[in-house]
Amino acid sequence: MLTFSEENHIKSIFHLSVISEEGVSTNSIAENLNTKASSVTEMLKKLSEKRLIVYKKYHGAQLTELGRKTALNIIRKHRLWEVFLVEKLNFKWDEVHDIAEQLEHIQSEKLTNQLDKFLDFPTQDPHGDPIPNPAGFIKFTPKLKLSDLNIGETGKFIGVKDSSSTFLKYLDKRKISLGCNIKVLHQEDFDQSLHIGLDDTNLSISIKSASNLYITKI
Amino acid sequence: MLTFSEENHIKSIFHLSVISEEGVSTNSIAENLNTKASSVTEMLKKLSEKRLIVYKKYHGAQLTELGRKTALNIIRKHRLWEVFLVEKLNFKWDEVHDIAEQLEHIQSEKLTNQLDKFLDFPTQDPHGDPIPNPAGFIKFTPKLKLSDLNIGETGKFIGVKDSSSTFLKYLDKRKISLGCNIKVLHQEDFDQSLHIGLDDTNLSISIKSASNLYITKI
DNA sequence: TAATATTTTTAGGTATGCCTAAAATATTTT
DNA sequence: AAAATATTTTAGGCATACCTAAAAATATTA
Repeated sequence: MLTFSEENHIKSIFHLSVISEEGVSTNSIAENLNTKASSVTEMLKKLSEKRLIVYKKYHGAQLTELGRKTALNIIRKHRLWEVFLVEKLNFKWDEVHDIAEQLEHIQSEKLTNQLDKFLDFPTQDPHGDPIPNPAGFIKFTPKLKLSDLNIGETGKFIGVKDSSSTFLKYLDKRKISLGCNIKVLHQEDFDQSLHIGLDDTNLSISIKSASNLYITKI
Repeated sequence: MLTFSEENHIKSIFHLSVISEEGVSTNSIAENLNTKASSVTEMLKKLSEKRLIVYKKYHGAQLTELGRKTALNIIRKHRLWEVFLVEKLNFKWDEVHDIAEQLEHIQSEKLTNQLDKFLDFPTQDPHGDPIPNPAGFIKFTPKLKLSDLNIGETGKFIGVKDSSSTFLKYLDKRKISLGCNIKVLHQEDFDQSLHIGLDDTNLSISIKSASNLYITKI
């Protein structure tokens, strides 16, 4: 049985591991969890004793197989609850994160599996991230960008890569809002810009913008 | 924002208040929460400072109006989650308590209210206990016990007094399930045990069990 | 009511999980 | 490679929430 804090550290190490295969640095975990490096050091020692990570002083942490399974179980719960909140309780996809952060710590294997069944075994959460199976297997599907779609295909806008305020304002002005469906109508030859269909309007966006929009195929 | 421990103490005081109108004793809270009297004393001081209870040294605790509202909100969440677990996730009514104990601490008013709506505004949990409304109003219907019935009378089984898993399993085995009708056929003189009619079967239960079953007269 | 028993509080200790500041180690720059 | 910089760990503190044991207050009973 792990504490909330232990679970959060494991989850953080997992997410930070995806980027670099090297040991995850103390500072990066601290920043990720809004805590201090010294607190993280203490925790790394404890997690190491519990065989959840391999930790060498001054050289960061790496999950063991047990740690990885633990992380994936927490992530599985987090994402299943997000699906529940959006699909059953009518939450918007941008409202669910904080609640799922709480729900992911509920301990009951049966609950998780019954929830999975109730939701009809979803494979993705509302942000397009894959949901691990009960055994801790996860299918990493590289996130699709709008620019990856073929002409005629439709995607649901689930996130942005670069979230600079300039870009978000650009989206706002064009009424491209999270969750909306975007159909790729045509691509200009000379600059690769895309003509897209959005609800009842059509508009044109640059290839640069299109590769900044994460989508799931519909 | 209260800690889990603070919430558990408030809830405990609420439940113990139903029995006696007097201040709830330190020892009874300790016993109820499986902790020690000295720990409870500390907590009572803190809850008193937070204006959730009125506490006089050596004379127990009483909830303030704020404390009562707080308790009822926790109980509302607990009971709504129990309904969810039984009705949507196919849990048995004797399996839900421990999970609901965890879920009752999740903080999100919107979540609670959306869950309420999703469940179609249930008025009772799977044990027959009333579910408080969002404003903290609860409809206490005085609970008759099966042992209160006279010979020949029939009652509808609406809940249990002692909801230990042992007792709930006992009921399950005897096919005594929530909502069923029970007729009191005869009472033995030597041990007060009751012969009861249940659907198409007859069986005998001890007076102790009978006074553990809440019913409404039919 | 005085003696006894019970309950409650206080005093002092432990583990967790956070913090700041200083020391130790690693990395980068010159 | 030595100096400067950045990162990480250690040392020592603080709050929460638990504990045991002793002291204080209340309740019971002879």
